[in-house]
Amino acid sequence: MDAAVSTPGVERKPGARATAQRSRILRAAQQCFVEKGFHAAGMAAIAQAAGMSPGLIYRYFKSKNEIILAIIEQQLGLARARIGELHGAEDLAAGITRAFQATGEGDERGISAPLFLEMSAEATRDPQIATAIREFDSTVRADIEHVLSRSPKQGGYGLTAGSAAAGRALLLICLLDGLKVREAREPHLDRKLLRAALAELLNELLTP
Amino acid sequence: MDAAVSTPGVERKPGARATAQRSRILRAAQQCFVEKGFHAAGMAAIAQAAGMSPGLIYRYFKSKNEIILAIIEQQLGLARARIGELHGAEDLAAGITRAFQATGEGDERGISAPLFLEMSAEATRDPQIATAIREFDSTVRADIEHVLSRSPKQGGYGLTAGSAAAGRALLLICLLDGLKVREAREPHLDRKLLRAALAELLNELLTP
Amino acid sequence: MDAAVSTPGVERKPGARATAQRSRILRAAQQCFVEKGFHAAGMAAIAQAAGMSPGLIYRYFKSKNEIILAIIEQQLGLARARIGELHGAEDLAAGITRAFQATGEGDERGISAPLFLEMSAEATRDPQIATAIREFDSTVRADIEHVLSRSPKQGGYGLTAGSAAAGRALLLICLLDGLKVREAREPHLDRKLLRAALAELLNELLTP
Amino acid sequence: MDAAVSTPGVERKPGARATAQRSRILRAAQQCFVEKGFHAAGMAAIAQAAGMSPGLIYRYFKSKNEIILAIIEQQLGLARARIGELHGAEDLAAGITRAFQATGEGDERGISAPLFLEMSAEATRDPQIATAIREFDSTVRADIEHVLSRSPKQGGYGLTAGSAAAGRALLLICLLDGLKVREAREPHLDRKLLRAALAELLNELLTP
DNA sequence: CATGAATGAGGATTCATTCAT
DNA sequence: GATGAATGAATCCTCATTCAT
Repeated sequence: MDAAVSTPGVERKPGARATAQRSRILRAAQQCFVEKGFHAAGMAAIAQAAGMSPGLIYRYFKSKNEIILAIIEQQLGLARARIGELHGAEDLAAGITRAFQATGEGDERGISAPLFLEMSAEATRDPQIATAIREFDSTVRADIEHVLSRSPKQGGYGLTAGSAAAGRALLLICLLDGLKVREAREPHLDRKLLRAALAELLNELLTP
Repeated sequence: MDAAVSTPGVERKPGARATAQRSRILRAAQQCFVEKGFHAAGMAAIAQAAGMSPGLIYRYFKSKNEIILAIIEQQLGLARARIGELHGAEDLAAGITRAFQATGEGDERGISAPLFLEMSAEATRDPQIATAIREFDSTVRADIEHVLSRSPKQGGYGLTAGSAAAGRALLLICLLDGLKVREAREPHLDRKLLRAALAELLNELLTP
Repeated sequence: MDAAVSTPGVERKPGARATAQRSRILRAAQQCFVEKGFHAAGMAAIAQAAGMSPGLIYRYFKSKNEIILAIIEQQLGLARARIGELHGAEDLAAGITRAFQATGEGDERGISAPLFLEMSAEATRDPQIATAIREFDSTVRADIEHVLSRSPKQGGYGLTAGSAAAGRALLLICLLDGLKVREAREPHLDRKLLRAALAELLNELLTP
Repeated sequence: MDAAVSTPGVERKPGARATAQRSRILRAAQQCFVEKGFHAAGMAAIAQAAGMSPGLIYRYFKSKNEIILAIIEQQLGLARARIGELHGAEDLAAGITRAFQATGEGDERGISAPLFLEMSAEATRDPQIATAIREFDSTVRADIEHVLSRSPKQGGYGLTAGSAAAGRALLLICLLDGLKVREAREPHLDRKLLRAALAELLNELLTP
């Protein structure tokens, strides 16, 4: 595939190949996890999807669990980026609606709905995952609260710093989570309806 | 069989024991599924939790998958009941907040947050589960729309039958889903904050 | 079913019921063994076919293996009877051809071809079965030799007592065995062809 | 995969090891099947006999049933070869007698008598096995008929193409089957007796 | 670096047998 | 006598992981 075997002459940074391999594995793993779930996806399938041998995966990841962790971190990163984008958007309802179901197979711009569910379920049991997700949640909540309470001049929404901003941030997050759930459960949801309803609601949520 | 000879006259309902055993198994399975997930929970563990031998489970359920299906149906039934209760409630925000995290281990009044996530994730792959959930979703949505669009005199909220009711029903469901996700991910969420925010939001969502 | 529960008044011989039950079980077991083989047939299936509970079978047979033994003895008895009939037959070829595939399901006049094969295979491993079959084989062989060597006036075929009778008895038995094998493997064999060929061959085998 | 990079030039034939492993497994399986029968032989036992772990077997065979099928095909191949040898033999009786019981454990020149019985019994239930055996039977029968009806100059026996050849081919096959049955049931049969009787009979069967 | 053969514990499921009722 | 619920060992098979090449 890529990674032209050795290419003597061009001295790539040490670890560049390792990084490439890791991401190849992660891409394959994500695909398998989406299709089968964390547990039902086998290392052999991941290896095949990555175009390499099972043994080689263990050069880059200590265990399947480590891959799962990495996938989760990746997904959380994606989510963070996505939420960051929303901050600057002029039309929040359109942005959120677009986020809904924007993730077809292979589209890796947003968090995958099945993975979102698996991650959240797994967080219930695995302390390491729980920690990662908890940290994500609290920073995201703080971020949103911050934006909501910032003055409009600074790109915020001017809500009182107290409970108004905190409560609405919480509701916003629930809304986003709920949309991910819907994405998994009703992939053919009427998006126009959703968008209109969202616009109306956000109008309320984002004004004092 | 021909052994209807015994106790003629007293019609014992068939399967009294069977029903008890089935529910014993389901209780054990639910506990294991919550603790480990559908796939990681072993039949041996379920059997032990149910206080019986692995083989016996198969007298009452044809396969592990059938148990999973039964648990899901049960959870959906619980969810339906819970949502039904909300209809008549005077204080919706309080009701929903109470619904949040009311489910400790062993509390079977509401749907379990981890199971909610597992079910939703599994629906992505298993067509049988997908069907069950899809049917649940559409009836619940229709129900809520109906209530929202009914006139206040009939216990409704008098929203226009058109997109207003439909859109808000959708948002309400997303909100409820989102709360389940939060319940799994942030079990120690500030409930007072949640309740206040919910009250404010519902006020908007439920008035024309 | 039959066995009218108790019928006080008619005093049947002690053990009469037991005998009836045993034969009911054996009939059911034979059917199951023919359909599934000794190992694949389960006690539950046999019990159901016999119209009784699995537990009850153990009142009449100590183990599944004992049932297998009993079935084998029964089949050997059938075979003995069948061969006895042939002795007196005027047209041996017709008789043998009729024996071929005379055993539809439920027809219990002749040995069942699948059971014949299973028995023979099992004799290879189980010493008890081996003994039963070996004894059967040697008496049948002696019988046939005896008939072949008896003078025609006494209903025999007048072969010399020595190797002629012994050798031809052996060949006859092989032929009969081979026909059972064919019955299992080619149930739709052309019987007219078989009969003609047999007639021709027997003509040779049974004359000095 | 893309790792055709290594050793370009030397074309090692693909699956040299795989072939060896497969035959190691088949050898072990055959031994176990002969000793215990298809169903009573466990994969663990086969694995141990093959000197490998149970899991490894599944790299080479998809299921136990596939192994059984392979063994059966192998046995049918052996039988075909054995019958082919007989065609050219000058002394058919000696050849057939030699075929009788030539198969000790480990001797793989001829079909194993216990397997012959198991196969035939199993053909009664498993359609796949039935098909394989049926095809074998019909080609072998046609072959034998062909030889019998060919003119002596061409190495045949000059029987009329009609029923004489067909009928005698059928009898020959029954005889061979019957000998396999005898081999299983009376392994210590007097071979001299058998040979003499066979010679006499074949003399009749193979002349017009 | 890369392979893929090999391991073996653990998965779901079946089934002969027992025993309280 | 008769039931059928209950057991638990044994079955086939899978899969994360390791390691000789």
